[in-house]
Amino acid sequence: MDAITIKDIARALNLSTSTVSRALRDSYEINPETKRLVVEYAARFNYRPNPIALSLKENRSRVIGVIVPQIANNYFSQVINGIDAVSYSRGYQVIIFQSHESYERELLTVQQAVARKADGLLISLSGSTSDVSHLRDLQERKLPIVLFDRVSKDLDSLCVTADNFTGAFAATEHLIQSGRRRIAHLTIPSYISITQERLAGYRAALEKYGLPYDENLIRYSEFGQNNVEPVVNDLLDQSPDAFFAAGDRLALGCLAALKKRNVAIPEAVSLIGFTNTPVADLLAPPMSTVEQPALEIGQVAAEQLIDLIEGKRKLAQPGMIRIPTRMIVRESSQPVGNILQV
Amino acid sequence: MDAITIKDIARALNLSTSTVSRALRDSYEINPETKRLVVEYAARFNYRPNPIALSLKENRSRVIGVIVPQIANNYFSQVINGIDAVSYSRGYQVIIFQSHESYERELLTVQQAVARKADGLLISLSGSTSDVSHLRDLQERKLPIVLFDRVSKDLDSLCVTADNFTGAFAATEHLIQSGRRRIAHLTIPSYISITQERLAGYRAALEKYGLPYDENLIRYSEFGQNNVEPVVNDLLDQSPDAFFAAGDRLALGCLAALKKRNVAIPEAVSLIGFTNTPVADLLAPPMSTVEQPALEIGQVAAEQLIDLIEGKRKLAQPGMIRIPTRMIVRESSQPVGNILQV
DNA sequence: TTGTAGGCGTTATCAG
DNA sequence: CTGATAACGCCTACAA
Repeated sequence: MDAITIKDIARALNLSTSTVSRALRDSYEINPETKRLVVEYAARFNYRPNPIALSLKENRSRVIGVIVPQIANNYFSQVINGIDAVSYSRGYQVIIFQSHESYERELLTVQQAVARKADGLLISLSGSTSDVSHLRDLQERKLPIVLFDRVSKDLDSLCVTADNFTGAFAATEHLIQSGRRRIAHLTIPSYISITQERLAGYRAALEKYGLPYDENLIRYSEFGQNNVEPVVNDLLDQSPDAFFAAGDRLALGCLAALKKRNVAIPEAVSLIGFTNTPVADLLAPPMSTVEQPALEIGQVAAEQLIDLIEGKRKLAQPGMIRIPTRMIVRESSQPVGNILQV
Repeated sequence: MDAITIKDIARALNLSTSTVSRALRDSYEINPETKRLVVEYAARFNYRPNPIALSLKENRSRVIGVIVPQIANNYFSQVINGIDAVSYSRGYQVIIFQSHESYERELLTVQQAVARKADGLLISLSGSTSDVSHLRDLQERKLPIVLFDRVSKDLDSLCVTADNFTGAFAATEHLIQSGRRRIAHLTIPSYISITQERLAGYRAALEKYGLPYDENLIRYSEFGQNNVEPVVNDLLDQSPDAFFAAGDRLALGCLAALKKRNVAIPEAVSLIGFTNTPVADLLAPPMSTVEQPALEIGQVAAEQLIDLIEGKRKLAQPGMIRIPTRMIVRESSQPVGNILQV
């Protein structure tokens, strides 16, 4: 026998399904005795309303669709954790989809989420998404959408991201104040929103201190290309005295590449990363970090989305919520002779 | 207007819903012309069958429930990635639930998954689950279940795990062959299946080489307790000449603690971990690794489960599938004077 | 070849 | 206070 239904209860108690339904959801005045009977029976047989039937009826699902480029990624898995925590506590379930940095795949997964009657969507755009008309269509159909991390200015939606500008500014300023002048900037593809913001922060800090902005010190690294080494080697030809790597993979790859070339950190070059790696924290490499507030981004994005879904906030009221970053300084701020800190 | 339904098509084409349904799923012989019309119209208006209605009708959902202790965990997120890849290609969607290492929470999420009419369950047991009768009940109701990683011998189900015994044996043997004799073993709570298996492998290797099994060299560390340092310090009092840490957090914590105490690795002690950290690979610390085949475990588990769901494999045919581990030796195998390898 | 009717589990509406 | 009915979207016997 499968799960018990309202019908089963009705039959057993010689009632109609509607009476049982009412008794269970405490609507209309109902005979207290009847209600007691039903509730008791339901409890005894562990009755659970069938969410699928409810979805069909109410045309909603209490499901939130989350679309991320990759699940197996420290940053995104932490964001998902935040989303899950909030969703769970507010009675929603989460279905996760991966776009694998592919626009086509993103289209597909969005369709699936819609087909599943997700009540709302949380999306971090794929690395190859430039056109967001698929999302605009959905918005016009009144589907709540909140973007996080990788957002788009072409969509009038609520966005939740780290405060990339301020974080990058602080990181760059920190390096400048440590006496660095030729700061290399290693980042992901240029068309992604966070790249732009971080680059802007970097640039603003340079300007504040009257340092030149040198294109040669900027490098964009594609996704999936795990080998950061050649890029770093390339940059070393520009004789930088610091590296600012805007991402986990880039920062750690940079660290590894510099070690391999026996470039002393932070004596020869300083290194700071825009990262999210508890592992790196644990190992405490000679690399400072601007920490991405992944968990909080997930929590806030989920809260906002659920507010939208439940009508606690008007739709189509775009905006940008920036979650502050935190800088963790691991190298001493001034070059310190020849002692390698490990 | 929301998504188009069969009814809409029927109305537009002056047909009955059943005809449309048949045309779309190519059943019964149908007038080729009618069929063409329907299919065309459906394509033009981007018709998608409502999976919720289908679920209600067919009492299945093409959804696989995955229950892991934590999502934001390198190991599990990789497993999920493997599960997702296989599920996707075989037309299933994945709903992920976290048990947060809590038995009560596991019960709840299992119920939710069942309520959602998941066609099958992939579970890695929570750290506090010892009683699996909730799962046995479901099995008796013919719900396919495959356990992975943290399995239980109390449930007659298919299990997919890393070959923990062989991996631990190889790691220990490697240490012994490097001249180590007092090998500390740092592991997670004892009641979890993988702990036992790894400990058995460790023990078997000691036995093979006639080394004593010393309880004082074994330490169990609870979950969530991020600070491995005191445990390592404690173990150092037992003057071990090697550490075998059975898990990411433990291995990296151990590495950090040893560095902090200025214990030279691998000169003073060798370190080998049962891990799954691409980050550590990148940083290449002086720690060898028995790599957990997370992705493959996920893939195999998903394949097995879907085979069960689709009846390609008989239910209630328990068994254990062991995915081989791979050892990555990062320290030189013999103690090598005083040169710290970074 | 096509249409009609019934049902999956639930609730809202309307009638008793 | 309770029961019958219809509806959500889809499929499938059965009837025509």
